[in-house]
Amino acid sequence: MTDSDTPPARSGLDQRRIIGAAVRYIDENGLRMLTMQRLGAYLGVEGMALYRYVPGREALLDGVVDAVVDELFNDPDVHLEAQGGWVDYLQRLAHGLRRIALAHPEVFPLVATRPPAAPWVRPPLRSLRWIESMLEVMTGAGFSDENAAAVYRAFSSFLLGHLLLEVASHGVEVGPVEEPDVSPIEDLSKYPLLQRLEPHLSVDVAAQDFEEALEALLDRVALLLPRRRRPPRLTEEK
Amino acid sequence: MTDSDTPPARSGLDQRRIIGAAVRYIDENGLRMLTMQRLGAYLGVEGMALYRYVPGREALLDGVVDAVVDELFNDPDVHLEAQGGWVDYLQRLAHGLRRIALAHPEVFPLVATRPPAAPWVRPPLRSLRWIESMLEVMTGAGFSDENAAAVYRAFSSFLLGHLLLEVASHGVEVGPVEEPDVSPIEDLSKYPLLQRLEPHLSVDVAAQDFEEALEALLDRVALLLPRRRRPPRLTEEK
DNA sequence: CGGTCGGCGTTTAGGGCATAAACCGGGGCT
DNA sequence: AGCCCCGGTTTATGCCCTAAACGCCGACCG
Repeated sequence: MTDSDTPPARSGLDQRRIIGAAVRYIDENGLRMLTMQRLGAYLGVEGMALYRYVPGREALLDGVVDAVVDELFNDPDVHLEAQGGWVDYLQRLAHGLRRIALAHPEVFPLVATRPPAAPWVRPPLRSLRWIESMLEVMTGAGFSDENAAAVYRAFSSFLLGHLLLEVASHGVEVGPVEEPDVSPIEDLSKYPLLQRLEPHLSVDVAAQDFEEALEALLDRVALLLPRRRRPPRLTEEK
Repeated sequence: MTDSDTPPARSGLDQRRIIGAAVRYIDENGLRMLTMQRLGAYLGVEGMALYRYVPGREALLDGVVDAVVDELFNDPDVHLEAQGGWVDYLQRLAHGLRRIALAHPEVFPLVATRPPAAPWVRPPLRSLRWIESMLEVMTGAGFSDENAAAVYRAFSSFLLGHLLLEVASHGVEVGPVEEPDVSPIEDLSKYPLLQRLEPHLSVDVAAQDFEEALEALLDRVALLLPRRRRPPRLTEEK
């Protein structure tokens, strides 16, 4: 009676909980600090315990990537239904993914480097659910199969490039727990232009750049659509 | 007299040789197989010997990235002088980098994930020589400092995204020595569009896609130039 | 010409990591 | 009550990075 229905379990371990903890741990301590034993300790458990729920470290990382990537599907701002048309859809998708990338800067590089789920898809991004959803909207909007695929390629490479670089810049300095690490700063005297343009280069205009490039890409995509019912103008002619 | 002036030393080890061997080793066996001892053996030496020339594994990887990236400067097709104008320059740069990425698919992801040399440059790419050279050409061509920096950002994120994905697709299958590895292929029945568009998605049109996106980017860049002396038309109006 | 010395690769050693395999305590089912 | 299996722990193996001590050999000095 002291504990009536306590589901008890020794520690309530669970694949979901493990992967969630891994994401949190990476966010807090960086990818390089994630180790099976440390993650175990983080969960109040003995490291080897994780192997009962996860086939191994690689699989764990795959799980982490999928988990982060799937946050999009639970994002209230991003309903993957194409209610507002494909332009709106792609914008929500892009912004949602950017939000995720910035929320998990340490995790995001994993998305880019992990071998893909379906290798035959080029470019091979993770999360087939995304791809499927996007293809659905695009073909539904009147794009030919071929063009839908082209849009997928352009869109994913655009997102990957932008977000990877944006995350890389942020990750280096906003790290909450940072080691003295490497790079004692190279001698810049040999690079006069780098010095002169330093103010322009170090300004954080990532957000604007992202918007502009996104608009340009969407304009370009719009040209693929059969002439009828092409959305009016994406970029304001200000 | 048998060997007159051969100074050879024990094994002629050397930082340059080591890094070169590391690049070759990664190209042949994949990044995950590179280990200090194995690289040592590859050089006919005992692994620990490398530490006399390289501060450690991390530094070695940095060296690898720099070495690969610097190949561009020795590429006869890519003279980083702006003889043909900035458009030609950027095209040569892009194609040169693409050639390198495809030549070292296993190395290239390192470029994207390694902490940058000058963290304050956003986005922080490696190889300050590149950045300097590019800024020189762009400002020399009449771009304002601000726009030159913007071009650098757009260009590097474009290249990173495209090449990373292109390399990822190739890397998975052209591996000369491939392990059975992971991904027993997920169940695709839940993704009908993925199945239907499979032929379009798996066609390797990376080269065309790259050219088209590059042209579009260059067109966009051209708009940043002050009105006078804007290059005629980049995309043929076929 | 012999001795010493310093550069270069090797051995030894230790700490961390992933992971297989054996282990074991206790709650639930029979 | 007894068994068993669930879930976490211990133990063990092998690889990896790296610090530190070691030893060989040619060069240079007296």
